[in-house]
Amino acid sequence: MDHMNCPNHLDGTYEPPTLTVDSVIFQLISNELSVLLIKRTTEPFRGKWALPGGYNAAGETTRKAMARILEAKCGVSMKDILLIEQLYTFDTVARDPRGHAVSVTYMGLARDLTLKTTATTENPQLFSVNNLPKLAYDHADIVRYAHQRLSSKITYTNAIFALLPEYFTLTQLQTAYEAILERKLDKRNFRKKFLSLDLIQASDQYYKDGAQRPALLYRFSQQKLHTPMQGFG
Amino acid sequence: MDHMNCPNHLDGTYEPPTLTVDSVIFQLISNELSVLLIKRTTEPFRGKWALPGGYNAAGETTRKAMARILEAKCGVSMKDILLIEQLYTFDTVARDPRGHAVSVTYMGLARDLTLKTTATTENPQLFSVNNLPKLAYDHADIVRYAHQRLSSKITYTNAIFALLPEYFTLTQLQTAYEAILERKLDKRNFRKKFLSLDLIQASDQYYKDGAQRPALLYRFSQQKLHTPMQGFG
DNA sequence: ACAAAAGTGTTAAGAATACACCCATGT
DNA sequence: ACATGGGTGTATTCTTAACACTTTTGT
Repeated sequence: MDHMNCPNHLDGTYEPPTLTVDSVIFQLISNELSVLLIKRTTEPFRGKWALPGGYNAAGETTRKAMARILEAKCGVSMKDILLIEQLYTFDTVARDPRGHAVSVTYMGLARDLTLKTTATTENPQLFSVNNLPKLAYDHADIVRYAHQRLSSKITYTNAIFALLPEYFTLTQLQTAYEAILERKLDKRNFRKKFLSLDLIQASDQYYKDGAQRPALLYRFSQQKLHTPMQGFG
Repeated sequence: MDHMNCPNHLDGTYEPPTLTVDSVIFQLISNELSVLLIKRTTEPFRGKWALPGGYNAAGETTRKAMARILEAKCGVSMKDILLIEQLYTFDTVARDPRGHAVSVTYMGLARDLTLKTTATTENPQLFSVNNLPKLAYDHADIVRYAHQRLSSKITYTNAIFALLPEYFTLTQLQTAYEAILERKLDKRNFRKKFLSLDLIQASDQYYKDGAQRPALLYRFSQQKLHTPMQGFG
């Protein structure tokens, strides 16, 4: 944080690396954890799928850059992203063939994105994490990292609220956990444990879906991040 | 990650913010968790204590910048920092009065630093986290964040090995946990639990210290990060 | 009547907690 | 002999894990 010891430019000029922001936006689609990707229309990696990302200029916070980029490239509004968390900053020199680009990455959780494809947007699309195309840059690493973070986050917080509709059944909740943790959970133990945490409350509404008993709908009492859990799974 | 949608400079020029690296280096000193600080000799915050930090130029990874800065400002070699972990990237526009500076922060754990004060170094000194001076910038926030991260890290990994001498007694180990977690632990339960984790092994050496029974010395079987724990405390 | 998902309790094993005395040494 | 920290075991509570049948609905 001092002008002395500037590494490369002893004449006093200082050239920072490019700063970029990349976002891993998750949403559940038919019981699969899915991630928002765009198809690149320019070099490098033209035609490859990539995380929505872009430059961060001086004077702009990384979160504001993220909002701007998601709006511009995917037509996604931050209002539809219910939980945002900074993940990690990737900084290897060779990750962008054009030159040193340091990327601050974020994870965002959404329940129902509406994607636009216009002149400025770049074919945004949601892919199941179990069926991703080859990704540009080191974005496959970033998605893996985000998935791990999400897995542990939902075991000690109520973060999953941001992926579920406001009203949901206990089976939906359990299925969401199973999709993210990638393993089956015991129905009775899951319900007993989750209800004991006092994070959700029953409504008086039922969800009807075909030839079966209707399911009671619940909702999270707090629509923001809480960490009152000891662990799940 | 694309030259389109560059936010501020529609003429095509792109000006990234300054990129800096700040390090929170922890060490235990007489049973207190301590952090490495330097006294600033230039504006802004001249005369204030601050985390060792500095510029990161294009072409240099943040870890290499960290190594360079610690060497230059504190005479600290990375070989003496046994565990390094990226913490968070602080990016608010106003955190540096000179202009927008985005700081990638790291936590480093050391067992026995030797600090040099020379022409280029800046009065490096270790302060107990419970007795910090007023810090420059948002560095007090960064230290708090690092302390929290360390607290949770030692509850599910063997990270504490990096703060202890190679051979240590169980009391030293427990005291280190207590210093970091800031609460007392039960001696018998602590020993039972920790020994059951198979992270440490007894040596055949004893530590003698005055008028009391000598204590058996242990060491960590692995001197690198492992995460086989369910939780501590 | 049947298919399909909702809903519900008990038992056993394991983990966490609370707690008090003897041991080895130096002075 | 005494002061100092080292070392040890058991009983209780809580948490986790395993496991199968009845209920409600639509066709």
